[in-house]
Amino acid sequence: MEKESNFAEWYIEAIDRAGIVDRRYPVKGMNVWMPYGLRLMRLINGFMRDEMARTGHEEVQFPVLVPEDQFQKEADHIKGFGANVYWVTHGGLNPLDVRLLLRPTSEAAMYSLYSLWIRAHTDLPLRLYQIAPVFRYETRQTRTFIRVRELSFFFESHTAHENFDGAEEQIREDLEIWEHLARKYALPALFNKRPDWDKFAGAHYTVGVDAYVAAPGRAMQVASIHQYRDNFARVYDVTFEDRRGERQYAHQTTYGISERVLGAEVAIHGDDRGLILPPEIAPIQVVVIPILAKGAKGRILAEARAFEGEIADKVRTELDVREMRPGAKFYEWERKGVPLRVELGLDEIEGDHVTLVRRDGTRRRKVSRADAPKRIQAMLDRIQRDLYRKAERELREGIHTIDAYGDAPPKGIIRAGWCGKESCGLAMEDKLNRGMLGTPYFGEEFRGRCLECGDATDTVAYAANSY
RNA sequence: GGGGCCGUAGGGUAGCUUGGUCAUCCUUCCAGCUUCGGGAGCUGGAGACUCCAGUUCAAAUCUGGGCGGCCCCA
Repeated sequence: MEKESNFAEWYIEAIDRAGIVDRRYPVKGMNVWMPYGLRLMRLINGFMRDEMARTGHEEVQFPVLVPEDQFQKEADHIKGFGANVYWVTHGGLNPLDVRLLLRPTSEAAMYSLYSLWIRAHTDLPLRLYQIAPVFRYETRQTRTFIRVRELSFFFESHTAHENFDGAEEQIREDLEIWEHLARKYALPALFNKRPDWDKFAGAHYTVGVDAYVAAPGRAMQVASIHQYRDNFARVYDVTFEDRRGERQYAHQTTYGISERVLGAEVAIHGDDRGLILPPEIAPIQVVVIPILAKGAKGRILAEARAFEGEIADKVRTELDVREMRPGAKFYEWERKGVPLRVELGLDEIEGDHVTLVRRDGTRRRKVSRADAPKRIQAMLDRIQRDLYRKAERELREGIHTIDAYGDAPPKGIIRAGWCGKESCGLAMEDKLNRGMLGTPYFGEEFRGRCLECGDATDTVAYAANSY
């Protein structure tokens, strides 16, 4: 299993061997979440819920089915999603008068209710989110977690504000939320304002949150944020009475994240032995493996149980008492990405210590039995930080600033001047053989020339192949 | 949208060109014994030719179609 030489195959194999999803479900692009994978996603989603709670959003749950007439209201939106929706055309044997579709995203489902819920400026801002499945009939090749037909865990936050600035403020908060999540997920990323030709269907503008997968040298969008202005409010009639008693359209934003995050975890942190999970999202943070020896089985087991019991209230643990040789267990837990392993056998008992092994390293270290619980927590914190830093370094080193096409390396993210003209941007995409990620949302100091036309510009653009 | 390729056990595969004995090997799974500091061993057992039709004495193998999957180009 070699990540560097054959990334695509490695990725699939790493997922299969970790037991996250079963890909054999007989519908293309739809996977079955197995217990370990579900625990992982619940931890990942838990941090989104924490962030939503911290920032005062509330959770809701809308139906999966959307009536066709609701969906048809926003022209650009249909253009973007029309070819990718699953239709429900019959109720039993009878054709439906109004066809229903499985939501590919929930604007159409939610905004008809938003127009009822929002009456006056006192109802704003309205900030709701849900984590629920959405369906997209993808015609391109599907890829587990990255491009699927059923997104099992689609986080989507939909906010409504009194005016454009209110929505802008929301977007800044969304990006700050990502910074928090990024620490938990160990997924540093760039915030790129997408070029107009690549924005979300119906949006005023889109910000992509782009992580970087070093092995294939490709970007991976792990979150998207959209400024709708009043585009959707006008078609779904989301209006309110302002302070002066005048009717106004609400300004809206959305924030979307999915199990792609898990795809990024696998792709970015994994190695030839399998997954490496950041401790924050690891269903099992510490696995305790007793090394049984003839004649001392009972004693070793009792000791391992006692030790696990001591740390179990502080970290998520698993005591592996199965009838397997230790080596086989090591490999298995490594495949599953468990960040820290404790080995406990006769050696440890006699020396009054335990042996700790980090998943993201190879060194074994002996730690005194008394200090071990505290040391374990410190090591988990350390692993979390180290994984973030490693990904951050890979991202930084993956960016190549160039001022001539000839300088573009075969892999990685390109950073270059862009005058902002669409014709130049498209030409750059073509000649770089990369998609435009866009321009940094918060801007960057830059003085240079447009890579295509040579005009002086103070704007940089990023381009990369992406997932 | 256009073109190409492929469906053999839970996973990975050989066999297919040139039809012919009990469909190969690895892994996995089950039972027992045994072993336990990096994928142990022994014995026994379980498990597959994508579906339909055709050609033929005989089809995993040839032909056609369905279904499913993969890749490349636009």
